[in-house]
Amino acid sequence: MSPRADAVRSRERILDVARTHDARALRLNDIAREAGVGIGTVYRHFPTVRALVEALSADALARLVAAAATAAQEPDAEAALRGFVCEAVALQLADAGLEAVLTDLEQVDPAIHTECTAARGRVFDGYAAVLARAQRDGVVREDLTPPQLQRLVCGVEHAVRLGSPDDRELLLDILFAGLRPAPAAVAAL
Amino acid sequence: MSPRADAVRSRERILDVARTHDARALRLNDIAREAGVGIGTVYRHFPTVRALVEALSADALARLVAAAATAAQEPDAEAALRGFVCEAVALQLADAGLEAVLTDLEQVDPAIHTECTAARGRVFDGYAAVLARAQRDGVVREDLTPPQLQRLVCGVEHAVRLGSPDDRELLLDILFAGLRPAPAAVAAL
Amino acid sequence: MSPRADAVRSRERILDVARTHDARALRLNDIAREAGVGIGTVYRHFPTVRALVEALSADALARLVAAAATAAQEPDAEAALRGFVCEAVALQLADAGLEAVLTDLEQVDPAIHTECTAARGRVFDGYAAVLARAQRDGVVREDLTPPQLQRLVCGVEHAVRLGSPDDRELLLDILFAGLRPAPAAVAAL
Amino acid sequence: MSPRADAVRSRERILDVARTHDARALRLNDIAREAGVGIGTVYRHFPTVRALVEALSADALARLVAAAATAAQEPDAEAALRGFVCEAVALQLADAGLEAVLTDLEQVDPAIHTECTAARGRVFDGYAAVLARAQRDGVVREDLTPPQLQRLVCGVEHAVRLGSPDDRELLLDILFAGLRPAPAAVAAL
DNA sequence: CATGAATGAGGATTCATTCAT
DNA sequence: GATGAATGAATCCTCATTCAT
Repeated sequence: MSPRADAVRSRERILDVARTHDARALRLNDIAREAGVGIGTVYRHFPTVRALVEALSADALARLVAAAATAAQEPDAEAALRGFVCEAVALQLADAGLEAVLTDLEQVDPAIHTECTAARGRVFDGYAAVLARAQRDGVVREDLTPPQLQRLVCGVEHAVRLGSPDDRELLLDILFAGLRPAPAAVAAL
Repeated sequence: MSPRADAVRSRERILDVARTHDARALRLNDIAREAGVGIGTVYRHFPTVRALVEALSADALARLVAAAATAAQEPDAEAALRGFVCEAVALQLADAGLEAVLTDLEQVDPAIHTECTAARGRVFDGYAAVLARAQRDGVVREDLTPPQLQRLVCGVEHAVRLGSPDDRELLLDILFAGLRPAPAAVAAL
Repeated sequence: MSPRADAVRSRERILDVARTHDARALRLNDIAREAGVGIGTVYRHFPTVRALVEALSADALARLVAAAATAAQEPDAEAALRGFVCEAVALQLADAGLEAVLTDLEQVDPAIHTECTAARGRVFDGYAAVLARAQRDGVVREDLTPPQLQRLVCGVEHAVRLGSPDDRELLLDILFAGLRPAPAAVAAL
Repeated sequence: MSPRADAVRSRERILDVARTHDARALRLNDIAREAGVGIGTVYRHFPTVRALVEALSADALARLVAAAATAAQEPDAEAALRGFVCEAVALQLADAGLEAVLTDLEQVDPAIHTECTAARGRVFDGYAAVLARAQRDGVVREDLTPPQLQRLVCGVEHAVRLGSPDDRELLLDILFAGLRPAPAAVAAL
């Protein structure tokens, strides 16, 4: 069981190098060369590019799952929603591959259940949970589904990415303001 | 001056074929083959992929410029903003290359002024105009710049693209709600 | 006969533009574009690249023919040789295509006699004449043929071209020194 | 470490095939096809055409370096010069790419030091050494620099290449005669 | 005659993937 | 397991040449 040492080191080196590249344009050969391992080794650890992308995002994905758990603990529904969504945007901005891991399911074999699949499910559930609570509390408009919220997070990520990271706070603020029930409802109070 | 007939037909055929491809992954050779023209013909008409993308989006871009003009005519500032932003999202969704034409300036030679450059400038100005009016009228938060608004439009486009076209209306509604001045200001009334 | 005016102007423009290019790497399309004429026009005037190269070198070639005539007039055989060879090197350095016109006969149809063919012949004769006189006078070694002398001129051109134009004089001096009859012959006097 | 067998064989096959082509007009695709290897294999071994040219000339270049060493051993300065220059011309004639390897430094990254760079330097030094000794002994004119001598060798190569290999001896003889100090100096003795 | 659109073979280069060692 | 050589399809792009107008 000790011969694993090389393998672990190779894997780490590959991931370290890959992190210095654009997660949306990974060239396996380049990564192998820069990591000082054979291309075959890269394929052994990551049979597909997708597998590598998922591995790269594993950490960020785990944090997102954790954020969902944290949000579930938060007593205030609105705070829970904000905390979770903010964290999601932050993580997706920090990890360019995370969005694909969460939303691009085309290259995922539905027959295979990986840790990633499970985590993705928990993130989905996290969105559903924080949204449902917020809607129950009347702080978020009723006509919004969890997948739509998740895509809005991707939209904010995209908008920030097109401009400057400094835009993040403002755009999130706009998103949260936009999520509130329609003014008509407010006026009705 | 009549020998242009062939050229025009070739150009149209190329554009027609290109329209059936993903504007963000154009393969010149495939397009040439499918269009039944030589690869050289494609290059004659469109020296770079960017040139082809711009040609493909020319119509949508022109409509966006027109929308800016229409918005300028609209007496109500909020209606002007909504009309322009809705049209922008609709056009960008209908034309997958339009976002790149508007935001990806890296592959644009700043020394060369094309019709596209001018149109892009007018769209920028359109955003600035509708936003300024809306802010002056107090219907949109002060702390938002025209480029940020434009990127928000791209964010909505992205979110809709990740899901279903049916999401468009809802997400736009959320965007507009989010653009309003902070509730604090409303409360202050 | 006046409709020739356009043709003459086109021809001149093409030649003018071509002169700004490397005579050993002419791109017809580029030249046509830069000259503001259609590529077809270039082909009408110069059916082959070789034809264009010959046209470009026509002037230099004529001067070389003239130099041969001048040399024939020169009473002193050694002066005649030096004058002619110096001029040949100078002209070939100034006109990068001249060497090919003189030495690369592969792309010349032997059945067609052009002005260029005739001029080339006169240059050959010029070499033969100056060399024979110099040899008769004993100022150049006997064992050297006219074609060899002509190729030596190309060799000097090549050596100068690899370095600096400033080398020309020195290298020619070395050539002339080398052409003299072997020292043994001198010692025999 | 044995899997190198295939690689070595491929490399050899590529070089063997390339040797049958004009070293100044190598088509990588043709070579790959003729060698029966994939085009990628050619690129793996020779990332650039220049790299292939250098590999093709490696042997000749090594011999030239050896000739420089031999010349350094030769007690007689004139014999040393003649031996080295004759060998240089012979090697450059036998290997059409050698001249480019020695003189065309444009496509060489000055930051990268290869074996070829080193060898080229030793050849330069060889020219400098044999020339200096010959000049010190008064058998070669003082006003000639090592680079000029090297270019004269290229000039002779060029002249021979334009005609027949049989010209080599005569042209070299003329070169050596031309290198001697001016007759005036001789007369002064 | 002039034009320039169209052609398409040709050559360079990249990169995901396989497979022998 | 690890390696990295080999593969070759794919793509880009150029340019000499033809031909319809």
